[in-house]
Amino acid sequence: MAESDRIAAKTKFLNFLEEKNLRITAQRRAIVDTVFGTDQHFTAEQLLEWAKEKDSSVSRATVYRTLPLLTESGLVHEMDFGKDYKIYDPNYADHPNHNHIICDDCDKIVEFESDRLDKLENEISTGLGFKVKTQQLRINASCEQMKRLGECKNKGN
Amino acid sequence: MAESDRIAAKTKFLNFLEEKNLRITAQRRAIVDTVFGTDQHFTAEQLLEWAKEKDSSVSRATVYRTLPLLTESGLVHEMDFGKDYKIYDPNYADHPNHNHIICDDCDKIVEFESDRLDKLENEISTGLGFKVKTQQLRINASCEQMKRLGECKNKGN
DNA sequence: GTTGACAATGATACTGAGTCTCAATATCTT
DNA sequence: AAGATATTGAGACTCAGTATCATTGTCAAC
Repeated sequence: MAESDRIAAKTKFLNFLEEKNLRITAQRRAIVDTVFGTDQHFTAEQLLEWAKEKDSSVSRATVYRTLPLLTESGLVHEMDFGKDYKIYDPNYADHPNHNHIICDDCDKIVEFESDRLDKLENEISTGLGFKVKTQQLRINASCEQMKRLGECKNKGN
Repeated sequence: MAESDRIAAKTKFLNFLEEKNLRITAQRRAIVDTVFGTDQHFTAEQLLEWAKEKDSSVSRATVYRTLPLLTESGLVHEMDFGKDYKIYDPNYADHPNHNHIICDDCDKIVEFESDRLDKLENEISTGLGFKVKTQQLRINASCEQMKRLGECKNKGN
């Protein structure tokens, strides 16, 4: 994410708070700075740790309270990768409809977008009498090519 | 699921156990009978409750130990619908590659299959250097048509 | 059938992500 | 500056899922 996009995302979120008559606090600033200061996927606990580095007064409760606001604003997406914790993705400010391929061997995650996929999903849903709100396609795979190139560092097993 | 399919699925699982040199116990029979005695999606806790009705000696530990065997055999799939518990689907014996649309308003779940979708996913994955192992497409939607027909009993909110 | 190796079991303690509570504090409007 | 109230941190709590361990059940070899 480019610097300008980061600032844009941050501003969007602060506006979102204002519209909902929510307050802009030091803790929320630290959390938002952290979230839009990375391209990486993260867990709630990771976010807590990182945000505490910026402002040690940030608590677990505040992180867990702010995450739903971030997802509600549409700037961050909550995802299930089949683990027992949720993963958050801050890249939805730029790419609102992307999907994920996970390499089961090395946990590498690649994001992709596809208009054809979006169209097909809409077509199918409409045919079944539904109107799509959100969608999540997760493909678990093995990165064969990368394995050949030695990029997939197979984690044992 | 037809009666014959249920028996087939059960037999497949018992064979699976045999191949792995695992034992066929009364508790495992009760669990398997329960799983392939329904078309419904279920949680681990629901399965425990239902299996206990068949054999009161079935314990939580055994249910949680048997579920990974069922998913490993490919007859049952584990799914995330964004809730804080996992949901299991016994319909993969017949339809190994189906997807789900969930109505966010009434929690109705509809399953569907699409060859076009499967092909597209394979195409995209191959292009990115991956070989698909499993995939999970979840569409969160609102069942507009059904709402009109009065079938979507919007759960408050 | 008995035996014995060991897979499987139930009860229960435990883990860890996420939620709730509540008294204290910070924000923002007037 | 003051007041209404949104927000906070600390820690108790919840609850799905896991680990432990002494006991029991299965099944193959005899």
